[in-house]
Amino acid sequence: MPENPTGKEAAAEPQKRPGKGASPKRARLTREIVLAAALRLVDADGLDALTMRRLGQALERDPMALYRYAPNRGALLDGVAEQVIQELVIEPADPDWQSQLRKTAHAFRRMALAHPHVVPLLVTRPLSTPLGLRPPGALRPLEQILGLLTRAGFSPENALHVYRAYYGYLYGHILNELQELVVDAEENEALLRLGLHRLPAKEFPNLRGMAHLLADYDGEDELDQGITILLTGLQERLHPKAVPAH
Amino acid sequence: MPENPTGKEAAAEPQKRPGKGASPKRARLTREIVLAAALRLVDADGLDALTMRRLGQALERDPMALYRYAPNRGALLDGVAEQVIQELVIEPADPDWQSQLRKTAHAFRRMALAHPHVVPLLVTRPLSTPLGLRPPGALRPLEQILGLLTRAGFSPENALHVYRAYYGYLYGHILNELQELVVDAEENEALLRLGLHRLPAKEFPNLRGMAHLLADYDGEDELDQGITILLTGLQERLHPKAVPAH
DNA sequence: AAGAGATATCTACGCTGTAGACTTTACCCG
DNA sequence: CGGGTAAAGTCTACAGCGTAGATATCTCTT
Repeated sequence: MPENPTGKEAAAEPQKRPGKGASPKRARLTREIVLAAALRLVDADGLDALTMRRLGQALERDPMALYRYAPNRGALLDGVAEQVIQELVIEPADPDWQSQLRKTAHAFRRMALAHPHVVPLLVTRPLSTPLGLRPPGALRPLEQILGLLTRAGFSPENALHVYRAYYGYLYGHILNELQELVVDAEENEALLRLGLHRLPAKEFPNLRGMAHLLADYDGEDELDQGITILLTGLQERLHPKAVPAH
Repeated sequence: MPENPTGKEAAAEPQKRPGKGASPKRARLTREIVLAAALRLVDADGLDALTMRRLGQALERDPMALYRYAPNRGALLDGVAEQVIQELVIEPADPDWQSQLRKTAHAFRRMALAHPHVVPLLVTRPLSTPLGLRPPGALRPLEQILGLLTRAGFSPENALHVYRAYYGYLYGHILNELQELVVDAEENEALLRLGLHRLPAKEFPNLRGMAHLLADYDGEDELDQGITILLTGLQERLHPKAVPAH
């Protein structure tokens, strides 16, 4: 029988014994340490790489140890998402709300590009948690944008509408950009040409000719212009300029 | 799974003509049949319910039989997404592009609400497939909107920009709406009140008072107003009215 | 030093996707 | 009709997953 119930021989490694805090290796786990390792795993190898066993391995702990810091894998995913959201800094006291929204949009974009594998989590996980039950970290951006807008003179109700239109576009843009994101621009254009050429000409007259346009996508510029469009529309809506009816 | 050790009774049909579909019980599978069953499964019980074994069971087939119709589970998910996308009908010949975009937005929303569990797929799966390699069904909306816009006088380049802003907002809105979607409005408000009250007052002065505003969310109206904002911005951008400020 | 409570581990179960070998079915052609 | 063949469907098996429950071990307080 290969089993060795009481055996210490499995611990024949040099020093498995965490002696009195003298061991730098096996510091006590904390939720922060666990989440940080989880994020590292996701950033490196994608969402599917975040398994209890792999995370345990990364932390040199039994997988079951993780359940002290999160009730289940889903909660771990939520924790990762929350952690990334908290990277986003908003200045709710900025008197120029339009410029602050623009800055925040770019900050959001940078954050998303820094953690592309987390974005699906950001847009997907909250679906299973009612807004009222989300952790403070996940609600802070909402709060701060509401603060920014009400401080700028919006009624709470309108602030909410603006927030929704704004965040809606932001989410959508970043999803779009990630879909077009590609490592090698040149290879991408070749791929696009080939791929689009395969489409039936009758049914896809427009797309087929646009490989070069699709290939050079500038996410930052696209976002900035989108925000401009949105802000223009908002401005017009909230302080309507008399426009000659047609 | 019904045990049928000796039974040939499943094949006791008098005749099985695959060409006519005369056999109701064990007609030949097709990719369409498989995908339809997969969609049914997802709609009923969510994405995680779509496993090879369960789908096999729903079709009264060995799970491995499915691999004749999709190379792996991921492809099955893509197929489900594509199938839902194809429900969306766009009229690229509509001369009034703004109204057509508005109609399409609402059609998109209805489609998403009809298959809420598929939405995460819609926004997430394409991330792993370069645009050039996507199946025609997934590219058709892009093509048709480009057609609509160029027919309306936009340059291909601008059409692409408009498409991106439009679809970006559309995706974002629907994600937002699904996050606020809830079965029981009254219970939701109670939950919101309780949930928001738990937040520290110093840090969340705005959110805490907005339970009632958050509770009555009208997705259709919100979308319509968002589209209006967007169209206003687009109009202004593309045919700038000389607006003498001051 | 001893007890207590937090922390980590071990074992096991039912589920998953899917590779590879196999059997059954449907259809074509002489 | 008979036989051959390719497609369709099945069977078995494996490695990996999340996690329940019992157990062991560490750490701190008294």
